Amino acid sequence: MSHAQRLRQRIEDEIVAGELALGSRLDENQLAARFGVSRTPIREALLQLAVTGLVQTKPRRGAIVSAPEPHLLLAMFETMAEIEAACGRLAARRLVAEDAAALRAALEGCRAALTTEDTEAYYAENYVFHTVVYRASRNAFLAEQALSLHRRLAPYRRLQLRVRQRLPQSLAEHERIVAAIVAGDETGAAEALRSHVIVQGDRFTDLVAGLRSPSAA
Amino acid sequence: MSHAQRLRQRIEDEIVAGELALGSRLDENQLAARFGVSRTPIREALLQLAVTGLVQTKPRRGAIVSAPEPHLLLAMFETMAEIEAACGRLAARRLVAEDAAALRAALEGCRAALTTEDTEAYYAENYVFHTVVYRASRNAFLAEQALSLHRRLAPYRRLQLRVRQRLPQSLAEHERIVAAIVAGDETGAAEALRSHVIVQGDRFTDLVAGLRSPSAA
DNA sequence: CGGCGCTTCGTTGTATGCATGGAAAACCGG
DNA sequence: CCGGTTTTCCATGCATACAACGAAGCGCCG
Repeated sequence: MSHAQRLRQRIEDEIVAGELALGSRLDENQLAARFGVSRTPIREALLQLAVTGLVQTKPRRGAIVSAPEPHLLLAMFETMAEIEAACGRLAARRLVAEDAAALRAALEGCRAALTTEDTEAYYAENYVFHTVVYRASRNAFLAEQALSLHRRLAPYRRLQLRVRQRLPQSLAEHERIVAAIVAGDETGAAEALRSHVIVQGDRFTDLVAGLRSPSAA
Repeated sequence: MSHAQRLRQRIEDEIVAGELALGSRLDENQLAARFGVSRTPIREALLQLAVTGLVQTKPRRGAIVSAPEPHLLLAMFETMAEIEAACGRLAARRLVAEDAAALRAALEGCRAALTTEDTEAYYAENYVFHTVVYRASRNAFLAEQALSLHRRLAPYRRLQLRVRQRLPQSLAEHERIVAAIVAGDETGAAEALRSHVIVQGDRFTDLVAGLRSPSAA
């Protein structure tokens, strides 16, 4: 793989993991020095990330880590809800034994993480669970879209999962989701996933409401 | 706007319009000569298009116009159906007078184009109609996603709309869609849009079935 | 003393040069 | 004559050089 591709993944990971703060500037020279390459692959990586929306570039004014306006964030969560609902509907229609087993395993993983009271662990298992749902849709393109958006929302979800008592509620919702998919209930699965994500979005709004507006606003 | 951004749009337009054949090679030097710039902005444009999926790049082997495998194309149409369904559902829930008027106007545009038997005109009006539905979702992010995917599928839809008797059927479906949205029938709107797009996908499969496999296959 | 324009500096955007890796053609052995 | 190997060539990927635009600091004028 080329340097540019590696850098793209690396920078994306740092943004998703929250190591690069939202709104912070991404100086080409600085990054080039840090990674020991010239500006060219850095530029290419940043341009690619700009297409995905993770970073924002203004002409002649460089790139920053995207910090979307709250109303756009809410729109993103709503879109995530609809996409996950679509995954759930298709999964319920097409479920094969292999995916059913994967779903149950992912659910067990979440349950285990919950009992240890380890938020980070639950966060990881939650990611796995949703990934399994995406794959169970048996639509590679849709799954890819879902995963991409999921990653893009990761920095915000991270904040949001810390809300008190959210974890047990999340697990209960996961259980309903799996039940509906396994039962072949398309509408039920879609609805369960939609509300699951929407709640996350709502919770998120609670959070931002208490924070000061991001730099741009 | 920078050269790279202009070129990105220009090349994207040519692909969407079908001027650049699917699977054809995009030589950096050639494009640079053609547009009178150096390779650098061409490279940046191609890299960005690669992220959107319109072109495909293999390391050290350059870029080609994407020619997805049939099964992936089907997945893309299915995803389009789900996204449009989501737009319809939200539009039905949130419809404001302004959007209702726009929907009716777009419907009339389609009807007018149909009576003239002008396929190209209907194609254009069809694009407008779907765009209006996206906007009526009142979710800027979802609308953006929908539009992006719509454009990406444009080369294939172009083939598919030529199928005999598809146009009157398409119009009838548009009418059902508008009726459901205006009536505030979320499920009905979603279902109408889903089947509308799925049919396009199915029709498309009929077409590819008769064609030889693309180069890669 | 404050506002406005100019200059300077720094950063981005583009061009060009060079190294690397793959593909095709030429060459050699069987 | 055919298959495998080698060699050569060329496009890509990265580095470096240059140009152009924006931002900030400074001085001048009102």
